[in-house]
Amino acid sequence: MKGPRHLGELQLAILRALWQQGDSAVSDVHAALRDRGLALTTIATMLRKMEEKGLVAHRENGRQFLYRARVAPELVQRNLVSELVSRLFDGDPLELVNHLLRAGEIELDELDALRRKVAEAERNAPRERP
Amino acid sequence: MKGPRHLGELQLAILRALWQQGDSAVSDVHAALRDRGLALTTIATMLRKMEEKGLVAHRENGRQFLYRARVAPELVQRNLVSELVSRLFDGDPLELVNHLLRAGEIELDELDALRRKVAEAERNAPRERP
DNA sequence: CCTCGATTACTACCATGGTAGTCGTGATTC
DNA sequence: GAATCACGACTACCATGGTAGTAATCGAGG
Repeated sequence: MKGPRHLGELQLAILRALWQQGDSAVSDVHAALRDRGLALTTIATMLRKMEEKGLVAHRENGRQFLYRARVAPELVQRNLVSELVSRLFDGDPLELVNHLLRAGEIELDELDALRRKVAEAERNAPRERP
Repeated sequence: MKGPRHLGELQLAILRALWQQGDSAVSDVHAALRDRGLALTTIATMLRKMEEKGLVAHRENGRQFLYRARVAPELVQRNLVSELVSRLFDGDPLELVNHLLRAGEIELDELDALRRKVAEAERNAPRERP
């Protein structure tokens, strides 16, 4: 289960569309990204390239190709975040949270609420330890 | 005060070296990144390109060029993190923290300790409001 | 049948980050 | 003062992400 290391901007946007919408025709993805004003063929090409890399897969439905993501959002998030953390915060994830606080992106009470929520969830479904 | 949007991998590493070491000759930066096995000229070229973009500046010291970063680490962090958050977590920074917890990158008690520490610091030096 | 419209495949192209080779210049040393 | 060395500048080059034009295919409607 290797992680995709160098996702481009557009590729990530396409993955997000697929995650959100499930199986999608090229035109569906194109519609989801219409704010970018890209040609339909651009999306099609990108999907084909991404299939070569194993990021997506397709099945045929009549004339259409229905694409789906082959990588889980959690996996992509894990890779991208940990890459950012190592590049920017010396590999210390806590420093990232610290940054968010100091930059005013999150507030103490929000953090507190989240902390409580997660603690609650953990109590109900305890993590298995490897 | 614009933020550099698309920092490459090497450029960020160079910036980190400059932040850490202060004014540095090309050879200093090269030494700091020796694990990558790059040529000295690669570093020199990169620094020149980065100077064109306003990321670094240099002054002459005898024969040497001493480079320094012209962008603050906080600014770069803010841009890169907020870009990641918008790309990956729908612009919600709290979702990022949530991810860190679920992925086991940080632990609840670490978060708690940090929360306390920041609250303490805030008490001593309250935030100015814009 | 034959044409039209929708759809994807193929392919050429561009911009950019990154890499390194070669050159000029000035200092050092004998 | 000539040979050598250290250093950065300049430049050519490559790989890759992204962009879009053109061609091929196939169903539908007459």
